[in-house]
Amino acid sequence: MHTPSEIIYEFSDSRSDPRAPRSVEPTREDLEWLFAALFDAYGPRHWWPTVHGGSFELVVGAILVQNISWSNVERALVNMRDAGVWSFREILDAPDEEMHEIIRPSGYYKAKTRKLKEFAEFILGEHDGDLARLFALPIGEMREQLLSVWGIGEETADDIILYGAKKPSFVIDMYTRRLLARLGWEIRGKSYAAYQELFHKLLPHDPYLFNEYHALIDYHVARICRKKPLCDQCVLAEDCPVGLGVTQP
DNA sequence: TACCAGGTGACTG
DNA sequence: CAGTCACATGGT
Repeated sequence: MHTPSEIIYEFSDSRSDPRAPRSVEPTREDLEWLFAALFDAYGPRHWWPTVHGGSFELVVGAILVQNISWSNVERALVNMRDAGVWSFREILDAPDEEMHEIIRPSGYYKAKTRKLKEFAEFILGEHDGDLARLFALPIGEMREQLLSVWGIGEETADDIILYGAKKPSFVIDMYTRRLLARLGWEIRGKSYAAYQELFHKLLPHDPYLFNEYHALIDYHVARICRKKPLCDQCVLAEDCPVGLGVTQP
């Protein structure tokens, strides 16, 4: 499943000059260089993280992790399993007050209770409660259906498509945006679609590549390219304008 | 202590 | 389209 980049992809090791004027859109070589550098440094990430495993947990976890740390989500997932709420039918049947207590550690527990129930209604009503039926749809149709569910935005939809259905829809999050900005790469437009189109335009649509690429970005940014970046520990520092002191974080 | 964390929807200019 | 705010817990 996870193979070193140099075996599957003949990625370039050249890229635009990190000292060049800013506001430069990344090239194919830039994106290939970034992936190779992160993969060589960290190796495969084996995402998505799981507590018990399975597609049900993947979807629930993707919703619960919205703007919260995964460690908080783990508690909520354990609570759900312990409480015997471990299917979309059981989510729908559980009283709101009970769901609130069960998922409280994941934060925003009232909003997320509604989100879980909205998704449960969707999958039970439209796909007979079977995630495999949703995952069998073409990417465009699957994404459209997911986005129609209240509480499922673009990142959560792509998490489900990429890590659940294992189809190539590149995941963009705040970490992706921060890293690209720090590297001095400017994207036309600030929308999610603008960022995603960049990766889709320049990289092969391989679910394993997209899986590892996003996972590597998040691993690296969470640990090194934080709000206060740890450039002295960063494997990209010599090729990054922030690491070189050319620009401010 | 105050800030931060793998977003989304509602609302505004 | 782009900016702002509410939503809420647990770790550092």
